This record gives sequence, structure tokens and C-alpha cells, in this order.
Amino acid sequence: MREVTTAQTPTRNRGSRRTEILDAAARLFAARGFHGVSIEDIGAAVGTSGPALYRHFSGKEALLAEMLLDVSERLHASAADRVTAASDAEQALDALLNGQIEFALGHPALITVHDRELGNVPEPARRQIRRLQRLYVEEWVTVLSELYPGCPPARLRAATHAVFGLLNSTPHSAGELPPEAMAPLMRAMARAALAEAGN
Amino acid sequence: MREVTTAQTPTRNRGSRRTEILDAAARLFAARGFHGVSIEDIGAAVGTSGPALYRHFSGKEALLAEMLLDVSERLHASAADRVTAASDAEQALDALLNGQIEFALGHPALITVHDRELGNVPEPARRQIRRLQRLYVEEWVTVLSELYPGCPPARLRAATHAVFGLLNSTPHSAGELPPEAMAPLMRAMARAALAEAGN
DNA sequence: CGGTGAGGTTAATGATGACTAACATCCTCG
DNA sequence: CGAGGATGTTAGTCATCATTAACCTCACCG
Repeated sequence: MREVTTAQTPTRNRGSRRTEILDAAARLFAARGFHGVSIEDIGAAVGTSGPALYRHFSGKEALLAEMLLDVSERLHASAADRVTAASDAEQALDALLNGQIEFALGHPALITVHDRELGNVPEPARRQIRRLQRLYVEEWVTVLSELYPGCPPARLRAATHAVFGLLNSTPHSAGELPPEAMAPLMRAMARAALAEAGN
Repeated sequence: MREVTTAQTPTRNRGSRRTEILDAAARLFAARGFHGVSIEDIGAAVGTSGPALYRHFSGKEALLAEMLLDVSERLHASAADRVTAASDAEQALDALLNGQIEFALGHPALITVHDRELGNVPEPARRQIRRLQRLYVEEWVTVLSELYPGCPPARLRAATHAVFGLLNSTPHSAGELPPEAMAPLMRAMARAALAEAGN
């Protein structure tokens, strides 16, 4: 029972436990759903048992809230960065697509939890997450509006959600194709779908 | 507390309670997840209280199993019918798309539960559902293979899953667009995405 | 040294929830 | 009428679970 965990220098350990827990919890939540996972399960997944988690998070819901807040922030910030760095709408859309694809393929559990478990986040954080999600969508809609001026925003918003559905499906159909083949395929399909939506 | 429920003739009631329960449960499961819904919740949703459900289903998991089995069967049967009725691969694909879109827009809760809760179905039924889902996908892949011969089936399978992701996202982005506008948009986007995947 | 704080541990505690039991209704069919 | 079945009801029972309490350990800083 030594639990030596490959001794790291204390300074390199900064917050490592928290993120380790968040990672494990994300995988479990993605697989069995928020209510299908117990605190004990999460503890076991990181080699401690149950109530140790309360040294790092104030509760199960708080853990979920932090997880989703972090994802929303990363997605939104990355999108904002990429869009302002792009020189035209074409490139901006490419950058948005790449960002979403990288994230979906790189963090399948987080993406899954992100679009299933918002309902279990308690109210203070819930609103904040929704806000970031909305901003993220608007980032896409703005770029698409520039690219397809005649197209009503409501239609572009629906198309954006549909493309998220397409891209976020990769976690579930994992294994069909290696990621090196999956990424370009998703990019091509998403682009084609958006072009069609824009008319 | 009379609960008169607009008296129906007994014969017209055949199995109505079961399906009423399944409908309510689907909505609840879609909104809060299998483990986030109690038997008591489901009972309340159909105007009875809790344990009355055991007169109709042997338990919560059995209820879910029946729900998912029914969906898989309907999807697969409808797909098989439509494909054999079609005169060529083009029309077959159209028919498959229309079927999936109708179902996703017509039964959003069922679609949501169908691709989230398989993991909570106990083993005898789980295998059966998986089998039907696989057959359903193969129905699509067969049609697509005919339409895009050079394209490796693994790629077509991945593309099919992606399109399901796109089409099944409609329940979540509900309200963006009226269904009369949503259906053609989804059809157009899915077609374009598949054409791109087929090269 | 000594104490303090971070991170764990194992036992409560208190809800909640699935499922069962025992007991009504009431409709139907003989 | 009267037995039977279908369908409910309420009150357990037994697990599971989130959360808290009370107690350890040990690295580090004075």
C-alpha cells in the first residue's frame, strides 16, 4: 500500500492532484453519467478513497461545475484568440474548425460531459457556463455571417449547433478510424455542411 | 383526486398505460439522465405514484431496456423497408435521411436517450440493442458504398456516425428554427457532408 | 525541537431511492 | 351476485451515497 506515485518535486506538483481528479471524474462522468458515479468511484480512480476529495473540492456538484466552467472557458478563449488572429473569415472558420476538432479528439470525455451534464451544475455556475457557451456559438455565427451574408443568423446558429453535433460525435464513434484520418474527414464534412447551410 | 383521465373505452386502452409510461420516462431520462430520475418521478409524471410502475414493468432497467429495444427496432425496420422500397441508391439515401430526420424531430427524447443510456441496459437486452444499431448503421454503409464505390467502408462508417451526430443534435438546439425549416436544413447539410466524405 | 497545514483515513449520519408487502378498488365475466 | 384479474395505494426494507467528524502523518519552517 505504499502509493509512492513517482515522487515529483513539490513545486511541480502544484495543483496536480486537482487536475488529476478532474481528469478521472471526466472519464467516469462521460462513461456513466454524473449520477451514475459516486464520490467513492472517483476517489478510487485516483488511488485515494472517497472523502479525500473534499480536501480539493467542496462537493460533487462543485467538481462538475469547475470542470464545465474550465471547458467553456478554454473553448471560448481559444476561439476568440483564433478569430482575432485570422486574417479573413475563411481562415477564421478554418481556425474555429481546427480548434473544435482538436479539442473533441484530444479530450473526448470532457466534450461528452460538456454537452450532457449542464443540467447538474448548480445555479451560480450554471449561468456562467451558459454564457460562455453562448459566446462561443456567437463567435462561430459572426464568422459565418461574414462568410455568408444573405443567410439569416437563426439558420447559421442552427447550422453551428448541427456541426457541433457532427464534430462531437467522434468520441462515440471512436475506433472507426485513426485520429490522423478522422480529423481531416471531420473537417471536410463540417466545411461542406456549413457551405450548404450558407447557401 | 378523482383522476378521471377522459374515460376511454377499455379496448382503446390496450397497452396505453405502458406507452404512456415509456413516453414520460423517455422525457425524464433525456432531461436528467437515467440515474437522475426516480421511479417516483416517473410515476408522478403519469399521475400515479411510484410503485404502481411495477404493475407494468419489472423494474427501472427493464423499462429502459424496452424503450431502447423498441427504438432500435423501429429505426432498423424502417430503414430496411425504405431501402428495399427505393429504386436506386440515390433514393435509398434520401429515404434513410428522411427517416432519421423525421424520427429525430418527432421523438427528440427517444433519440437522446437512445444514444446516451445504452450503458445502463442490463446484459441480455444490451447485446440485442447493439446488434440492431449495428444493422442500422450497416444499412447506411451499404447504400453509401453503392453510391461511392472507391470509398473504404471504415470511412463511410465514420461518416455515418458523424451524420447521426449532426442529425441527432436537433433535440438539443431545439427552438432555433421551426421544424419546417429545420428538416430541410438538416437534410441539405447531411447530404453535403456525406458527399464530401464519399470524395 | 515543535507546531502547523496539507492531504489522507475510517466511522458515523441522514437522505434518497429501488423494490416488496399487504391491502384496496373496480371492472368484467360467469 | 361474486370471483378474479388488473391496477393502485401506503408503509416498510435494505442499499447506496453524499457529506461530516474525528483522528493520523509528515513535510516544512520557525
